[in-house]
Amino acid sequence: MAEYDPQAVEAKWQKIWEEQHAFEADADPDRPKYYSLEMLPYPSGTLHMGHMRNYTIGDAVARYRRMRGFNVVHPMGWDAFGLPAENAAIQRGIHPREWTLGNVVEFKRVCFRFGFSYDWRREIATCDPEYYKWNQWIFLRMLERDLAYRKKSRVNWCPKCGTVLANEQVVDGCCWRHEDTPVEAREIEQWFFRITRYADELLNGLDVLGDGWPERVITMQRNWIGKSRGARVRFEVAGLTGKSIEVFTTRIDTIYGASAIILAAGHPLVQELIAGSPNRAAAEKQLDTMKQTSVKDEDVATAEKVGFATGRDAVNPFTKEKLPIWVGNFVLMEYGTGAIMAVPAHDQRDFDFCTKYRLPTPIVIQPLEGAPLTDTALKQASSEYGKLVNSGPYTGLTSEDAITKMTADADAHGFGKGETTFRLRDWGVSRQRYWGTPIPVIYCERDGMVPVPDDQLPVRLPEKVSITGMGQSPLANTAEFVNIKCPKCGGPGRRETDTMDTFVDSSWYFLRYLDPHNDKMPFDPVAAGYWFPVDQYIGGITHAILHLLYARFFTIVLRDMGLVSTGEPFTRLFCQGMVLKGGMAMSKSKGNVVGAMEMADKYGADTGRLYTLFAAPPEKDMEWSEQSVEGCARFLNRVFRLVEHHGGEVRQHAAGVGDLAGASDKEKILLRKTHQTVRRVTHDFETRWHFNSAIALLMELVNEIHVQEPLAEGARPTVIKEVLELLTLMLAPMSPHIAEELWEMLGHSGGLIRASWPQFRAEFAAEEQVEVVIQMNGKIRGKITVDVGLDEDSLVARALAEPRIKGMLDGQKIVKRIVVPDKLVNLVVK
RNA sequence: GCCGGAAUGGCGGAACUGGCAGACGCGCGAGACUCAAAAUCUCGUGGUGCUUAGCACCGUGUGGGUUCGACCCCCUCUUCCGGCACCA
Repeated sequence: MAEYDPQAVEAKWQKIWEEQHAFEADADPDRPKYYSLEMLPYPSGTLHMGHMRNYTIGDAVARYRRMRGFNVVHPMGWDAFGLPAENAAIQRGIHPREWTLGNVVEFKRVCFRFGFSYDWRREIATCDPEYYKWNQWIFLRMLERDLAYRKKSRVNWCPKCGTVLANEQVVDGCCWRHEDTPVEAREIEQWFFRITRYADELLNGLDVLGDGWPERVITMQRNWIGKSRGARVRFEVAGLTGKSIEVFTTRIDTIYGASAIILAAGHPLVQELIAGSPNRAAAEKQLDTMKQTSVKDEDVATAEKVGFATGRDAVNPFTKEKLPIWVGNFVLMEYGTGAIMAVPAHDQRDFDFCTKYRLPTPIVIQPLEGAPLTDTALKQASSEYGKLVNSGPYTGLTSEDAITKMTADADAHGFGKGETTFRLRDWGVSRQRYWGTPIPVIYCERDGMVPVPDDQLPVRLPEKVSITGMGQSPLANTAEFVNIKCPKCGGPGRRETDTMDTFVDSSWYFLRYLDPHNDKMPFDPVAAGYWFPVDQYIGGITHAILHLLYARFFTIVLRDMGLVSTGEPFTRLFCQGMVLKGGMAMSKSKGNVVGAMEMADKYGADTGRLYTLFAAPPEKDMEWSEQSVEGCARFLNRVFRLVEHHGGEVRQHAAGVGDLAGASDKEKILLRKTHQTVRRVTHDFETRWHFNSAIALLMELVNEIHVQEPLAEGARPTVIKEVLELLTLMLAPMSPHIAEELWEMLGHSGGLIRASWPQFRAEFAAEEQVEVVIQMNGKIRGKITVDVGLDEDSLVARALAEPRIKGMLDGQKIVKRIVVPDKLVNLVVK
């Protein structure tokens, strides 16, 4: 008898799939299409099972959809630009390209070893000039549409390295290579994409995605875009005629409680306000200190609030009272107007700041219910809506009414108006680094900024550069790259030396897959039109905001250019959890990885895949357990032996029986369990991709078959064959190699890859009897077995007839009865 | 700090729409097979108590609430995880 040898079985079928071009898919308008996609991986060094989870889930999805009759496109490629390749270059002296492409070779080898069903003809790498050429092309179209522009913006700067640092390179506010050197904020001119133009559309689109996207991702995106309605209010600066400060507030109803105006350090008026101050020197020093911080939002938000008074006052347009103007580190230039009115009693951040600097905290809103607030007892801000007090003519109004009325009054008097703002900021795409797409513009002394003409694309990265991580960016140091004739006048020009954020690469790659070799356009709208949009997108929850928002933005822009017909790229989104070991995410740096190749060599790819899907529902984090892997290997062995044992006797028979007439009890039990399994597994796949419970159901089915052994006594070969075939088919999306082998053992020669998903038959799955629970006051007091579909009255009668229930009811009165047919009877007694 | 999640036996997890908590797997215990081992197979396995063929009570992070009935809904708190715009 043959043993199950995963290595041999897997190599055999991988070769056959390759020879048959089994996963290559071409547009076919006569067939329903399905675009199954996993998030573009960054090809880092060692591949571990944490990486494999995403692709295992995606492959099961793709294989299942193929079995359901869809024309499935399932591509794979590489997010090949980025910081780690430059770090490798610095540390090991390897060129980033060499390091990256080496990783790609290894990554692909693992993909083959795991039997992932990719159409490799569509493979792309973002560092390939044939790919990034189209990044540049899209950038130029953005420029034409005023969607790309330059402005000054803050970056992290390490004075010792003399270079810009990524947020990741800032550790505890200091440079990662100089742990004693605090990072400074520096302003430099950078390129931005005007994503805010589409803020409303990106927000509204979320409503449409509600069916196919996880609720939490929709919520996070909605909060990220952060639409808020409020008012812009102008405060005159006392003693500086014609100068005023505008603030944005969502709580104009609290304006009588304002005790200061606070500006961001970068606010354009700051210098003018401190100009005449006797404390000017001290103020300048404070401003410098505020610059000694990283530009990470997280660092800004957790930093202790500090500030200083400018010495000037602003006039509250409602009360005509003077309010001191301060500068505070917690006010962001990027949001609203870069200035706020501080209402300490009703905003926690204002409260923290004002109590620290002993500014008054007047109460102007009282809660609608509960104890009223008192000045002396105020321990924290109360930001709830309520009723206005001490607010002049508005006293007595509710917050809602006051917001409407005060906004209208501000408008009527000309010092304010209603306004909607977004938290969303424009997307900074400039990077002062080598390993990325060069931004295709040239600066000419005469003509200024000149776009590189389309026919000169791609602007290629120079090969010979020195990458040190110190000083200005490698491209800026490469004279042959920088010095270029102006395309307009032919005079001396300088190339832009910034490269693009790698998020640009991953914002449209899913379209390039659909027409990967086009050298005239990023993709042909007709070729892409058949497959687009992506039907199922799968990736980590870590990408819930940035990548998914940028990809949606790009798709809207491409739609407006007429290249695609929809603005939403991903109809359905699935976010898988992380793989943990020892409670931490698997990562090489933490030394807790389980290597993908090691896994395949020791247990086989099918076992690795099965375990990855079995250990937890795919959207949750899973803890890796080597012992549980053994359990999955045992299960596959068990199935193999089962089919091996019966294969010979059933292979020449056709599977299935027409109906249950004449079926033995054993046959009925087997067919019932099998078809119930088909129904439930199909349901798990269709609704939420719960492979873990689907696998548990297959295990139950195998257990049931074992209970019914020996099958030769009491079950016809056609029935046995049907049971084993359906089991094999259901296993195929998850452990495809062994499924192919079993399919062959059952007498098929065509290859399971072309087989259909099994059809569930209700008449086979139907139960004849069910167990119904009898409760008294919600506690279980007995169980009865009854025919399916028994009516309520009969159920109660049966329950009352139970001797045990009868005894317990003695002397008590039934006040209510609740009946759930086929499930339970609950008697409420007194 | 802000936004979003999660918490169920010794472990991973199951429980569809508010209706038998612990499916399935791991681990552990007992047994069969074997000279022996591995593999395989069978049985048992949340806790406590008792008058132990069974029965009762407790039990889904904390404390409260709604309900005939709550892992599930509402409020509170705790801990852990993800994101925070230059990691990808």
